[in-house]
Amino acid sequence: MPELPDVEGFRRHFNRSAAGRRVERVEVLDRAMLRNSSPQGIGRALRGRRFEEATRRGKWLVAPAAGPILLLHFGMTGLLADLAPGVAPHRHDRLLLHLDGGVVAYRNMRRFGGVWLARGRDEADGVLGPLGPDAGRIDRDDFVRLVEGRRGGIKALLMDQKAIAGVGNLLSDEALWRARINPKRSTSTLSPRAARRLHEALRDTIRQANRHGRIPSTEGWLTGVRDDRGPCPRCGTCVSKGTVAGRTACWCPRCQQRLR
DNA sequence: TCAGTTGTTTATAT
DNA sequence: AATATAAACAACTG
Repeated sequence: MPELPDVEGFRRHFNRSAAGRRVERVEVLDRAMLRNSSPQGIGRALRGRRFEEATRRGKWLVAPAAGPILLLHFGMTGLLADLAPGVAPHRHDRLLLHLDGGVVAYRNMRRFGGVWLARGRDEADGVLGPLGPDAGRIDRDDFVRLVEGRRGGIKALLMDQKAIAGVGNLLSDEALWRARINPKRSTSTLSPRAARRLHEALRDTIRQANRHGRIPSTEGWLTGVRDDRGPCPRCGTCVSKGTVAGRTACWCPRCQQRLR
């Protein structure tokens, strides 16, 4: 599930449930999800601290706690959930943040992603690595320059976190569909005009998806038809599927012809 | 039983 | 150096 809009939803969730709250206890239910700390270490670092507003960088949730910074990556199946008082943790809850006002669970069925702890800003940047500019905020000219400076496939570029942070399989398909660009197209065949169109499509897609806190599968979105190869919401042609950049891509064979 | 899955890293090849 | 591909990670679904 988690691409940029999903993590944006988690950020809002975190800020509603955890920002401004004091950490009473950190309960580690699956220590394998702790990527650079121990249950004792993370407890010592966070206990007694108050979470500030969390931010998002690409698909990462960055939650500072007046010193240490909690970094969450959700892999393919992660999410945040509130745990009502007295309710047993979900089977896939990996970490519980007991706060003065509730319990927030980091839930992750498939156990990709994980939980990192940074002692400060520099260490956090080290964990996040060389992420590109956030896909929701990248400037149009920067985007066009990025496309021009590459030789590979456009879908691969969109999903390259070092180039642009936050775009995954679904979001890249959605933006390419809106811009009427075939996912197999090479960046070298895209005109600056096409690159600008793609930038606009990406921004609009992200903006709308962010409002839902996820990529919606409602009317007018590819997500609603991709699983069963349904009709293109624009022209009614059955959408195609195939492997592009190592992922199962979905596109409309009529709206997104190879050469345009 | 087997293929497939919203993400990332690593190894290997081009 | 970039880029491409496949596999691995893990757990579940159809």
